[in-house]
Amino acid sequence: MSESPISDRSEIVTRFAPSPTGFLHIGGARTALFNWLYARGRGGKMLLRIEDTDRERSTDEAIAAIVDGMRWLGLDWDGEAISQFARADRHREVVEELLAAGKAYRCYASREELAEMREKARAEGRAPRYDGRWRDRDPAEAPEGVAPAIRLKAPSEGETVVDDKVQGRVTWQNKDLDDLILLRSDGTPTYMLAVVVDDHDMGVTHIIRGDDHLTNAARQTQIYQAMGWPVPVMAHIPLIHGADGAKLSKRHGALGVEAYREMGYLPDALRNYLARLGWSHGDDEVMSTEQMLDWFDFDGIGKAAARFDFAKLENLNGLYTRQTPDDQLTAAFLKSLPHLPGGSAFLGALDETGNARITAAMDGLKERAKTLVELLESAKFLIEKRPLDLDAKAAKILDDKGRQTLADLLPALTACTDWQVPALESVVRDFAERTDRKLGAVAQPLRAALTGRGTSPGIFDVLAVLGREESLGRIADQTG
RNA sequence: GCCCCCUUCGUCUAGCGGUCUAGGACGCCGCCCUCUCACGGCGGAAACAGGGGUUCGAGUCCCCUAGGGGGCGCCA
Repeated sequence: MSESPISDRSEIVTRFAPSPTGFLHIGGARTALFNWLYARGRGGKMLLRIEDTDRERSTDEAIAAIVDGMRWLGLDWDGEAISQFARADRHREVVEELLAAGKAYRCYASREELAEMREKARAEGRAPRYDGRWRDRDPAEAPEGVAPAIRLKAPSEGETVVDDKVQGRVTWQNKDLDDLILLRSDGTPTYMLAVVVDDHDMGVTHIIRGDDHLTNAARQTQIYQAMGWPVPVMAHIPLIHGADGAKLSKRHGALGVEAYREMGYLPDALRNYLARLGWSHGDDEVMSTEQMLDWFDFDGIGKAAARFDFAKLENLNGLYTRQTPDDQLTAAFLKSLPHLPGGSAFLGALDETGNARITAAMDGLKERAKTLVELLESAKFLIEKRPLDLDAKAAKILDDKGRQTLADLLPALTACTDWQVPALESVVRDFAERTDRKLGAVAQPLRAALTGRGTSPGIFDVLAVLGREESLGRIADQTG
């Protein structure tokens, strides 16, 4: 284990350390993103550590979900993911050192005693905490047959300071912090100990995590100091809240990133949104990955919690959708189908013709879609089989008058030999003019017949994409 | 209860003592464009939590209050 002081290391090392008890939720994804941006933007390393010491709740499925989520978001890490549980021996080794140095001690207090202490402290208006009764007691007084927990002998006077890159200089009075447990009475390391030892051993130089860990930072600092290890740079970023300002819960957006995938968001758009949530670079809203890497710094991180706003995410996603070149978007769309509701059925119905139509129609489709789900919805007419089902709006447009218009138009379209947008457009416009109709009075029934909907891409594009045979057939279906 | 943190338009935010009659983005409302829906263009309503200081001058610094958040486990 290298113990070079942080100041000697030129390379920045960050880490993302999720506990595998569920999916990668959106807050975790942002934490991972910030770590990634900071490290990658500075040519440093980003590590992944799985905090799986809670054997009851940790699952392999959760690890897979976290890894999938990160990959989908385009966040990579260096080396293999590290299991915290697997490092328990090393954690115990450190506790031995602490014990030998008189920086830790065995505590034989029972759970009942601890509960009493907490109650008493609370009644006296103090923080509920351990009273240190075994701190200086002679080990000879240890009760028979009781396995002790090992506690850190933390300083009881003075203060502990965390010089946080986001929160600023935060100070605690040591009297308000009790002697935390390092090793449970069953010999397993606690989270507080494991995190410090792992971050140190992994050479982590910058800890970027949610500000729910701010208090932990103080206690962990005490462990670093007891070991004489350099304390990494800390940056505690504000949490993400739901639209109502309360902590993110399932009914808000505390969904796994795979849920956002299923809602049809593009990873690049989500990344941009997440980066911009709680962090800013002047007035810049839309930024490329390169720009984010270049610009990201602690300076731009706000101190207040940010609310998750789906409307803004959706807007940004629409922007990215429109911005993506047709071929790339088509590829992304096809790839995402298995993850979209109804996407598998669509995929199953796809044939060569359908594929070609999607590619041809993408330019008009993407202009109107804010998500891939909307894109899927609006692409359905391309592969539907005749005769089409009409939605309510289309049915209303295709009343007697509408169908008559189509019947009148059909010969002119049938006579069109050049089935391309310019020619089709002039045929339809000429027809409208000749029959003294407004273009809309022709276009709408046409749209309804061709797509079964009241809305679609430009009608001339639809005609061209569908092709002569299919278009004339769909029109004929409605003129019966 | 105790400790810590936070507070600019509805939301994300710019602002790092004077250039702020507070800027941008999303959303919202009008108008324009228009074959539908979008896109786009133009315009509009909309905020410095409250109170004390400091200062020639405060959204920017300090204190208090209120409100919000986080933490107080032999969980992570």
